[in-house]
Amino acid sequence: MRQTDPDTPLYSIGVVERLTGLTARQIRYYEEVGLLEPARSPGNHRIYSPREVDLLLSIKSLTNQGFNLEGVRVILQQRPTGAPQEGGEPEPDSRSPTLGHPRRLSSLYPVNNREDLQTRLETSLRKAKEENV
DNA sequence: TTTCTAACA
DNA sequence: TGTTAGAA
Repeated sequence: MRQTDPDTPLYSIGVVERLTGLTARQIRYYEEVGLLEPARSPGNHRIYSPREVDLLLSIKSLTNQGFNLEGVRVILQQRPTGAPQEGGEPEPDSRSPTLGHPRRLSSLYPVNNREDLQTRLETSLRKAKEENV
């Protein structure tokens, strides 16, 4: 009965502010630069789905690690959120969050240690995910 | 009260 | 990014 669909729009921007620790200004700005596109209520208010909250947490994690929004965009394009990929994939390990394949983003990475970066990102994402449950 | 858009510091 | 103005 409980709605578990991660794509169902459920939260107002105010709720998302508390859930993510981001300001409404930041949340709207990330939308402006094309990082996400939340649903809208009849009154034009933004409504965020659990998946978008998760995405926002990923963005927060990445920016906190020194990525600018352009870098965040590139990374998220490689692997958005754990969205169900069309094609009929059974679902191996929905555990693995975002960043799965580091690539040659030399100038985008503020550090040389990609593995460490990836590890830190996955750790924070896993935590956020567990808390979100 | 909360959120929206637009715009300025 | 913060913050404000005026409108839903």
